[in-house]
Amino acid sequence: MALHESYEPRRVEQAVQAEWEQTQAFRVVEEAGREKFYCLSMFPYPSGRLHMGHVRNYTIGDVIARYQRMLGRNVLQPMGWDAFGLPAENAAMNNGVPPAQWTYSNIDYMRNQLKSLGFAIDWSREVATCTPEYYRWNQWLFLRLLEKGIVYQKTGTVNWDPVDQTVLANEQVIDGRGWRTGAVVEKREIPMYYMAITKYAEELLADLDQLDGWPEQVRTMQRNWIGKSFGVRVGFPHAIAGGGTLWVFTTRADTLMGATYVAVAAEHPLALHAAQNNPALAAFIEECKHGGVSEAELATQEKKGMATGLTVSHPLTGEQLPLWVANYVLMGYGEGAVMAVPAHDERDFEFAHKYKLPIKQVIENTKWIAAVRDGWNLDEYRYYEFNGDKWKEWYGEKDAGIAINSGKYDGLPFDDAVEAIAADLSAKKLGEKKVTWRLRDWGISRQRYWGTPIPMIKCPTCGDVPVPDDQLPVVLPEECVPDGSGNPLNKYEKFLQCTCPKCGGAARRETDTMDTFVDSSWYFFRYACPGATAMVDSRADYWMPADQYIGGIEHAILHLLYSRFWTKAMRDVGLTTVSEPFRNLLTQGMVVAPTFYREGKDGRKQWFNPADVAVTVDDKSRPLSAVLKTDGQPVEMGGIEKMSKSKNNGVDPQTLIEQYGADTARVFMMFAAPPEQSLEWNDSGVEGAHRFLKRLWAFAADNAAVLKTVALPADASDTALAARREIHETLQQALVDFGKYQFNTVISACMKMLNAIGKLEGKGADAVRSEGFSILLRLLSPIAPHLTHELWRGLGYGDDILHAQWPQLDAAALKRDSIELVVQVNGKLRGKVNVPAAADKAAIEQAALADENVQRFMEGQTVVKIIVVPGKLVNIVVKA
RNA sequence: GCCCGGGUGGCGAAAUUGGUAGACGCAAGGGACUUAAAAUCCCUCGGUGGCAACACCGUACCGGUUCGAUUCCGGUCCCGGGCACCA
Repeated sequence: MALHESYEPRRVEQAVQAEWEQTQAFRVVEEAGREKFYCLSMFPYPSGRLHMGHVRNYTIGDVIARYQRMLGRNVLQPMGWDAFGLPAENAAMNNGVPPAQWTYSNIDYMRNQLKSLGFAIDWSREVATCTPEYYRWNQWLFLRLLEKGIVYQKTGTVNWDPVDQTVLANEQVIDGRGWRTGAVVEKREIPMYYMAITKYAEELLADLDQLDGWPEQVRTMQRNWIGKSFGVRVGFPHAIAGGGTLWVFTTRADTLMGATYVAVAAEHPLALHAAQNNPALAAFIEECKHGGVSEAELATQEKKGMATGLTVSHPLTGEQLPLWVANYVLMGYGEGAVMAVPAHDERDFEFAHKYKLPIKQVIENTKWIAAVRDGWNLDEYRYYEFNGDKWKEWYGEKDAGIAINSGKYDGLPFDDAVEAIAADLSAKKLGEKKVTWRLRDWGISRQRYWGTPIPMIKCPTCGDVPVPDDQLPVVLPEECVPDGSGNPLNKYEKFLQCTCPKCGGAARRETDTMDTFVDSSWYFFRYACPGATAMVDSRADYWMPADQYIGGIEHAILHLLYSRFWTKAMRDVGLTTVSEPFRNLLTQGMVVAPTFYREGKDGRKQWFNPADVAVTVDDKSRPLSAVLKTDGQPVEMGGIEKMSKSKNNGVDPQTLIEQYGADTARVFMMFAAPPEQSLEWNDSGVEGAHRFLKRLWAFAADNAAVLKTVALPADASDTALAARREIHETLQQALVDFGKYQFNTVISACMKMLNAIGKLEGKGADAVRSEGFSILLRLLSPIAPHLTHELWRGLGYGDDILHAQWPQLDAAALKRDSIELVVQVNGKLRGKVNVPAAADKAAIEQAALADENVQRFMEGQTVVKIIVVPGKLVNIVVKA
């Protein structure tokens, strides 16, 4: 086959993709006994067009899939669509198109984009979560988990927009106000369905230890999120509303003797009771309802509180402690009440300081005790700390001190103090040791249209009744158009009307839909058994767990934790034997680009795309200023940020592919940064990647006649042998890097190889050139599959490069007669020496000491010792 | 606020995990080819000093361990991700 003179990416890529399509090159079936590799990328939300983050994610996945395939494994790489969600409803509000229609047309467009990138995907397994064939199994498992008591109902807090009369997502609350109405958002309690993920907390925590293919940082984040903590449940008896006990949970029972007040959430029954005859308190409780429910917002808001005028009894001393209502205590967490120890908790300290509540120190830092022994005047210093608005971090460290001012507990360290206090509380029936979790049950109800209908029926006589299995799926009507005033299903009689499965009477359907995290918690099971007549079938046993999962670090907690939970729940229903869905995890970094803006008079920023901005630089090419190309007027530089619509700093992958081709796009993305780091967009970097591929093609075209030479002549020149050694040394590194999925240095190795064989001369040069180029093509083929496919066949190396053998290292090529060693004096580089590869320690030392520059730095000093690192360096330690 | 990361030339990065800091590429400067431009090719390229050999400084900042630290330890500053209804 004749090779075209110049590199024409469009022609090559279309031809190669057509061949893959025709031969169904990436279709896979289960083959018992053959080693499988399930390469899974997080599926995209069909937002309209691919963004660079998608291109990066799926290129990484594709390179891994093709690499594993060349190593001989049976590789599954599927793709699908996370198709339910909020953006489709927002689009509907803007353009009046039903979410279903918008979503399906986005999917069609994005599927074509993915195909143009040449990914080795088995499209016969495609899944879209908004199809009844998929979401019916969300409903089916929901019902199984309801039977098992894993799904249950309770109230939860949501953001309520009082103007639009609708529930808002956290994203839709900006500075405590609704994003469309600007109205101050209120917290509202509504009934919701929950999944009891906390029943799996212990297992979710323990199994993290086995996930050694996951990044340590992700495991740490999940551990902290689950947050197992050991503490004490403490009761404070009181005479309010006929008397009772107010319960709190604390991990610092050792500080109980320092509790100076007790605080409850605004919604707590005692708070509501106290407010009955206290209009000021009632107003404060009302005020606490303002603002969003997100933890970030709650944790950063100003700490406010109000005394109820009531008291509770300290469980050990009987002392009356004031009862406060505080906005930082949350009804949904723990008991909705906390004991406050201002001396040893920073937040309590701040609060006590603000409201002039007593502060009583009951822990002394042992370091300070040593200071006292050494004659420091501690009282003076402590006085200063407490009265100077300051709080020292160590006050909160449980291992730092011993109890003081605590009566019989004085002198006890943390563990002993907790034991003793817990025992005394227990004897009084006012407390016991308890394990608690930070992890909360998963609320899955959404008051939204575009999601999986929750399969429940509300019957006026029977209450909430599950939909029987034979009536599944509960199909979501696809013609509704949300208008921002709540869930359109609430007004859609065709959907609402039904009969009660229990009594046969007229009833209404539940209109809440499921959190979209449900959809994404098990799609990888469905890929493994497309068209299964049950939720999953035995084919999934072959493929699961996924050998490699690739996706953004932003999913490190929620999606990955829910998927792990859902997999365990499926296992306990008997659907799988797998306990963990993802064996190895690669968290890819973001794609970032510079931002530019102008600030309007109203403080609103208008963002300009980097393509429309010209940046001037100084003589070191550091950016100085920027102007808009269309009007020549300056714009502000807003720093480097994640590519996004809101900052208008995205680069459209489509333009890139059309201009340079998929191979260039893939090479640039893999070369610019290692997968886990963030990748900064750079147009001239794309040019560089394209230049490399053009050079590669030109080399092939120029040398087509000699690139079939195979045998290395026995009398090959030294330069040819040196080049061959360089190629194999580079290959050695590249093979290691491929195994580590560090593709940027693999590409760098390919560039080095091309450099090495490009300027090769002398006897045997053609043979080395031919061997080197065949290695290079195969190494690069997972990254730039189209061009390497065309060249491999065009040069006659073989038929389909997909079936070529992965390059092997030739140890003989690496042999060296002499090696260069670095010589240091006191750790500083002073010279280099060449020694025979077989030289012993004495010979190396001798050679090193003989170096002229080394001797200069040893003059007048005596040698203390000589450190020889074989093959690396010699360090001579001298002293005056 | 809480949890988890990151910080190396003008820029993206590399460094076999404690052993030559800056591979590979981009940008920039100089040169060749060309009537010219584009494309391509060659050379220089961390800072300071020096004709040079070379020396000193340099991996955010301060300190420590070590013969030797970008790498390990302690602290500080800055940037990013997540915080349960964005996905």
